[in-house]
Amino acid sequence: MPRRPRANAGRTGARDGRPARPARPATSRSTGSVTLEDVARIAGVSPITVSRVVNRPELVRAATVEHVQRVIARTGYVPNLLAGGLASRRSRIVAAIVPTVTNGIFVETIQALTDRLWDAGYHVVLGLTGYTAREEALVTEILGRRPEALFIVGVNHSPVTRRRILSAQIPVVEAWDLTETPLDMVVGFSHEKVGAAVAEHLVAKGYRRIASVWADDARAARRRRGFLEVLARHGLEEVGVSITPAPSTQRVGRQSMADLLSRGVRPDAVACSSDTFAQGVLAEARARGLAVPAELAVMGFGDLEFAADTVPALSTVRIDREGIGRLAAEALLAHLEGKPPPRKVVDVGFQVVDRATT
Amino acid sequence: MPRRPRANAGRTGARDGRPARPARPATSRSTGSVTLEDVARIAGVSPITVSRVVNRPELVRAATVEHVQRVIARTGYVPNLLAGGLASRRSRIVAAIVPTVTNGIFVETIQALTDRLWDAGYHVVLGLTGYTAREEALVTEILGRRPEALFIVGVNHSPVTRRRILSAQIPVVEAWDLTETPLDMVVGFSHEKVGAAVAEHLVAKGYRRIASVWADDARAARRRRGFLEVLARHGLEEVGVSITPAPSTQRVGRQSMADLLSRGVRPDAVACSSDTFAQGVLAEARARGLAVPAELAVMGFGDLEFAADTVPALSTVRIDREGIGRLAAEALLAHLEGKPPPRKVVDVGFQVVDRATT
DNA sequence: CTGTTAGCGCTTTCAT
DNA sequence: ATGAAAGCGCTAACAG
Repeated sequence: MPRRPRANAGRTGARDGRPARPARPATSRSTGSVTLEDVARIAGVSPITVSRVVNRPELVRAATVEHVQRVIARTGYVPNLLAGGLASRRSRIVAAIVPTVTNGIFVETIQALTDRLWDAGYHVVLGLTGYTAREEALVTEILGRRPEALFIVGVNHSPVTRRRILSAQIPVVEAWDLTETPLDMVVGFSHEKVGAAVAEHLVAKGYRRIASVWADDARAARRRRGFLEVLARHGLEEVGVSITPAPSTQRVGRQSMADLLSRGVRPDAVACSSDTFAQGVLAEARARGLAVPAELAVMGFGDLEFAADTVPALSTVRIDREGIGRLAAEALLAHLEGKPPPRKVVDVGFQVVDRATT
Repeated sequence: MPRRPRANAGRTGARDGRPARPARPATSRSTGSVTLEDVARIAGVSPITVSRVVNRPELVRAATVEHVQRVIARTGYVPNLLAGGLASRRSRIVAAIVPTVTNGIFVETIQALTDRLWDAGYHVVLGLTGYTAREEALVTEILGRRPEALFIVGVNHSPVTRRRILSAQIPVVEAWDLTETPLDMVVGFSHEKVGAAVAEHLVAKGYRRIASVWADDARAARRRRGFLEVLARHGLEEVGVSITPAPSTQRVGRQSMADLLSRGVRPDAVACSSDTFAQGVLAEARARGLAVPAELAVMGFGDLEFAADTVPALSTVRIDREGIGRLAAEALLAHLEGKPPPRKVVDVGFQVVDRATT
């Protein structure tokens, strides 16, 4: 390909000596980073053509596309998505608001969501609330990025948060729970039912002296409610309970169990608000020489990977964590692409996994 | 406070009947979302004053601040960070590029990074490469958001990626590894040394028939190199090895162990590239009735929480995962605030945790 | 298929 | 302490 000695050499339909481009302020001040306009000038086309080559190449003649792309490659041009988003009102951002990533329970969900949305051309901006009251500030900040959609764990939001989210007018998925009053779409499961199922399971197995160990978070509390209701229905009540501030760690779980025992509680089964806690309980049981499940049955929640083969005595509740992320992504994308999503509310359910007998 | 009947009633230093504001195109078209200009008009001040109230209230008279804030609250104004970022060239975004969140090894790092940066007013945009060749595209896309800093796991980047990152001219932390040729700053540890330490440890314990189980990723390969070197120095070689594609799962780890055994390999110790693999190996050992560590020692890597109390026979290598995130955040922030960070390269080291004898 | 014009919503710079 | 003007880098909408 011949060198093009001057910018506008025989392309772009320039009919005569008309100057190639409005010639921007001579010296390139500012960031130093290559702009679309730089590329346009060097390629001898208009800025909008470069824009099209980047975003909608099918609208541009193949030869032009190729030529411009060459210039892009040579200059190392990286489109400024801030500017693009502002102009087009399409940020290509999806916000995801999640309590934490460290307890492992949400990571497959995040990964699935991120992967699926990335494939569709969206970036996920993660907001971590840390189980605290940070949600409100976080939501506001993150909505400032003008995300095109929002994924949020939980269904209990402050009035201010609800209002802010609603006024953003974007598709929303509330996940990991169910509600009668969704902001928009919901992908989750019933925590009351989980709690109830755990209690039913233990009672059906013949346990009667049931204790429990919980983290103090809203969804765990709802599981506990379901749990207690079922116990009551069977004429039982907890023989002991420990509730500690989130987040759950194995250490705290173990300590909780130790506390129960030192208080004289002698359960034949312990239900825990997480697998992490359950592991702590198992550790304490082992330390005390309690056979599991012969002398003490332990149930967790979440079915994290470690809960499987290596801890064969730990029963738990399996959630399709990856599925929640995938379904949420699909619901959001459907909305974004104008197709109304098939269902507003998806109950992904759960599954009690009994490893005490298998 | 008295109602203000008209926009510019006696504030903003208007000296005469000068019209309050250039009156934007009458009807508010577009997004529907409240803009800074809307707030300004309602509050009877100029847009820049609203901007200052939001970003630098100390430059504005207290009464004005209060008044404008009231209007902001009433209208539910959420500043458009895309526009702000474009105008100010300060996106307040930090990009974090990480292989995955699902294997648990990086989550504390991400959490610490995110927490620390959030407190300093930055959002973290997470890019998940998935251990694939997606890094290049990811880096380009994410640099399009004009992050003010970059956190990236690993030190081996393609030339294109290196060039792109460098031309972004922002502070960079490469993490989770060390290198002689950093892009900018480094917070990590030596994988060769980890591998060497694992081998030394096993040899010192008297093991001689050492097998290993690895995921096929670049850093694991470097650990293996260190591992093999030390074995060789002691006149040993692996009695069996399994290398499988990332990501690591317990199932694959277990299968790898089963394969080794069925190939007739009879190790007295197995080194694994991750705790997850190690757990799979433990599960298979248990299934075969092999006492751990009496008949078979197992070493993992990472010291994930599950590796602790509940799996007392699993030795491992502890990394200060949270510390890496925190140190990286601090290094980036120091750079962003103009203070040169104390050190360009931080070796956080590691710690061999022996649970076979404790 | 390509270009022109006019902003997107905010902040900078320089006045006042 | 507050404001006016001029963009940031890009794309929508319309021409041609």
